[in-house]
Amino acid sequence: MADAPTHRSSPTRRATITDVAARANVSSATVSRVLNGNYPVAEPTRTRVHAAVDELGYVINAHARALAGTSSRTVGIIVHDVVDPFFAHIARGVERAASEAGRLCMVCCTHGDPRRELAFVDLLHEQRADAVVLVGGAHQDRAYAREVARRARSLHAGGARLVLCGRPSVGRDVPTLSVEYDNEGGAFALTDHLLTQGHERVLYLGGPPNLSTTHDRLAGHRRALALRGVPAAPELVHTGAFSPAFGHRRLAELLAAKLEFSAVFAANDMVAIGASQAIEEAGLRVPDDISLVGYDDVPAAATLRPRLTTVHVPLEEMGRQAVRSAVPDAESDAWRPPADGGVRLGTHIVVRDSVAARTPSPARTARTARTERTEKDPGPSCAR
Amino acid sequence: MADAPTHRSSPTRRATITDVAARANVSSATVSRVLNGNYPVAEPTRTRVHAAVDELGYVINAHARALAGTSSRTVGIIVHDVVDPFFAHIARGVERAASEAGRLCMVCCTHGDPRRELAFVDLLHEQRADAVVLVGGAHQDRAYAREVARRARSLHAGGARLVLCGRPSVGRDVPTLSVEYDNEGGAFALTDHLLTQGHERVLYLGGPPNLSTTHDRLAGHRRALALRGVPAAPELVHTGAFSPAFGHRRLAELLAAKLEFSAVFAANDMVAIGASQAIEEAGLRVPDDISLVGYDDVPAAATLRPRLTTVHVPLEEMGRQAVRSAVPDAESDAWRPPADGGVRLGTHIVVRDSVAARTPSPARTARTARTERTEKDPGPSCAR
DNA sequence: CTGAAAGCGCTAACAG
DNA sequence: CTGTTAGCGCTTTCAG
Repeated sequence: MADAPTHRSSPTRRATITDVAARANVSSATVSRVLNGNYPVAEPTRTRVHAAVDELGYVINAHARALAGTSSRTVGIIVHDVVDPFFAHIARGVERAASEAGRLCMVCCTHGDPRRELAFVDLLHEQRADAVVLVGGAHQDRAYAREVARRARSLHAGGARLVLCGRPSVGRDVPTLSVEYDNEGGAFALTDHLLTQGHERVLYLGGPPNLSTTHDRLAGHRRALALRGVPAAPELVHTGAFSPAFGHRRLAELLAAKLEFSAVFAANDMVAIGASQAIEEAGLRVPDDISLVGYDDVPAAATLRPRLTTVHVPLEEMGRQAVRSAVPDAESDAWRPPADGGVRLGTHIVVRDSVAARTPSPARTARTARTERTEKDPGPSCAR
Repeated sequence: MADAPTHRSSPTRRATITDVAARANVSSATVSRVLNGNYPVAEPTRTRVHAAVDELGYVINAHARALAGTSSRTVGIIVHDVVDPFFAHIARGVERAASEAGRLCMVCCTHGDPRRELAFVDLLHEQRADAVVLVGGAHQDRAYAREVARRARSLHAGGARLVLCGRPSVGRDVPTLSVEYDNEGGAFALTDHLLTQGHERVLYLGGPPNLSTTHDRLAGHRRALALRGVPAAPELVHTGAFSPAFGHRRLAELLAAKLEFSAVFAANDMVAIGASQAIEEAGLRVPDDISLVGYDDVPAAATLRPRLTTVHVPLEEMGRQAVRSAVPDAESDAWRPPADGGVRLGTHIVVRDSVAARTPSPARTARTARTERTEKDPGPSCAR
């Protein structure tokens, strides 16, 4: 397929700007100028320089360039896992906006370990990233928040920005930027939707305890319950990973244990996917036997059968905003960071087919009709 | 939420190694040595240096470090789209292996544009990435291949490596590394499976024309057909995007046009997802009315109902191998690149529930029974 | 074990 | 329009 890699180091020294200058009979400053195209250079000179560049196979050294002054032109993003659609969509937004701003995107995966997260912020700072975007719910812990705050100040002192994307601020006068969405409100709306359909025993499933996202969603859920006078039932709250595996395993256990509930509020769509499988395997049906809702509205939510009712979160847009609020645009030097450093994006509930009105006794009437159902999104609050 | 960003540049100059040296009453060389921990330094000295680092909030400059000699400790990865699971899983493998090798991962998205791809290889070269991994099928074009070859040589001359991941070599003596899997063979096996079940009119759906992946999968498909003496039917081949949207739209059109076929070979699982939706919307059922297969075996393939028969490709492992074959391990300096620069990983067909034996007349017998089917993976060649 | 000094390759004034 | 000249912040011989 290819050469056996015999040499590790290049046989012949890599060409530098000086070499190019010599070959083109100009100074290195001139070469720099034609390469950066930000300064007038005579056409013939320019041509000679380009020729020299090609002949020598010269490739500029971004490190030398960064060292000498101009920024590194990179942004960093720290996520739990690039495969998880929640993070993947945000990462896509970050990458695109970075690209549009003429920047490269460095991605780091923590697998949910707060220590790794902090280490990556440091690493990205060392790389002199113009902005580092911390994505997803935060580990809830004073000491940890203090560490994040310290790094935010350090980054800020160096002219870079720490952007909190989908997690709360770490303190009033900590110099961070933030892109948020409403976890509490979405969970409230979703729970209320369930209650409206007659579900009072709803199982809350998944979401790592001690994560801000879980905390907020659960808070919204509980507020809705309280508002309708439904008593809190601790046995109906089962936090855990944000994964299909957790949703599947735990729900299977609960079903086997005959826990009583008529609806499942999965902490996110991934958990809902696992839950739906457990329900199916138990010989039950969604939504006839059990209603199911998720959160995030990732594409898989619409692929699931029945299609999942969930809360739409503008993931990609969050990623975009994260970098746009932190770095100047490529062209227009006109750049307006949000006045207070914070952007808050809207969410809304998306009603699909996974929730049915609860009937006192488990009637199975709708079952045959469902096969022929229309594929249009029903209801007024629909999106997609 | 945060301070209004009043200053762009730091109020006070960022601390450098010299500042730390001064504060600790040592030379900058000593600071460098304790920071890198690769040289004996007296304990008291080391302590003083660390104290100075903390007091000054010193953060090492990775660019200066890279410039001064040691490698940049980064690898680059170029994909079409981070959200597409095919790429996301490979990216995860790359990120993990890079992390394990003590390197940062820079990701670039091309959206399938070969020009952007080449531009990103250059960009990553400028960043002095130790390795750049080009992921996914290649645009089939002589001139393009030449450009890739040129960059491979350039990278190699600088001591870096270009890794081709899931695409063919660009020439015999071009210094690339490669991680491949068998597109042709998988497609052959899958088509053969369909033929065995009695499907002779199979619709091949999706995959950008002019992409090596499409070319290879289609070749395998055709070889299987030919081997069984099934005549090629041009009207049954519909290439297009690797997306659910394409699968959905095109299949809906074909169904509406009454094109005749009993099975669909979707060029990848994403196309299969869209296809399955079109089939459902047409009031037909998989696999009773139409059998369906995909390719890649991304998690969504197992979530789809009925669960999708597909070809398993070791995506994450490919990403891992890509970087492992290109860069030395973090610890062990013992590093063995593949002798010939090439790694080839195995694939296998995963039989699930989306293919049924073709019966002369469209009998609907199995329909009611299917509701109660077991969830275990059937068949001997199953994985997962 | 520690210091001095010479760059790494580029950009950015400042002069011509 | 182009050349000269300093560094940018770090690593790394080479001497103590």
